[in-house]
Amino acid sequence: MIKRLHQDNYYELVYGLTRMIPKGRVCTYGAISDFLALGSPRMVGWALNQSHAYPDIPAHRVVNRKGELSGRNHWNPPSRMAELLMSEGVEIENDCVKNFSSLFWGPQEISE
DNA sequence: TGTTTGACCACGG
DNA sequence: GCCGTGGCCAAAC
Repeated sequence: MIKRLHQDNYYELVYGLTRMIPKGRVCTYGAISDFLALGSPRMVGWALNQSHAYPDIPAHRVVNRKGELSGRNHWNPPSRMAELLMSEGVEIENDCVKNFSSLFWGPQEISE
């Protein structure tokens, strides 16, 4: 049910979708770009790179398709990303989301 | 203005 | 399963 977020901006879609990721779940760049049908997963990375300007974007819940915290290097202290995830109950091991397949949250779940 | 570079992914070998 | 390749599209240079 993606309600009209400002669809003028590509970023708003990514941000809006990212905000919908439930606590304790994770999503992937590919899933986001695929659901939005907006080009490439790399753009999601670019969009999230700007997400520092938006305080309420849980960008830590977005990982690559392997469940690896690929973007942690862009976090304030890089360890912050894992800490946020762990504080939500997501287990992190070796910079990877443990039990990633089960914790994965696909955008399809909101399109019902 | 053309080239390079990304918080990536799918595919073929 | 790992590795190299190509594609993707917007910013930065």
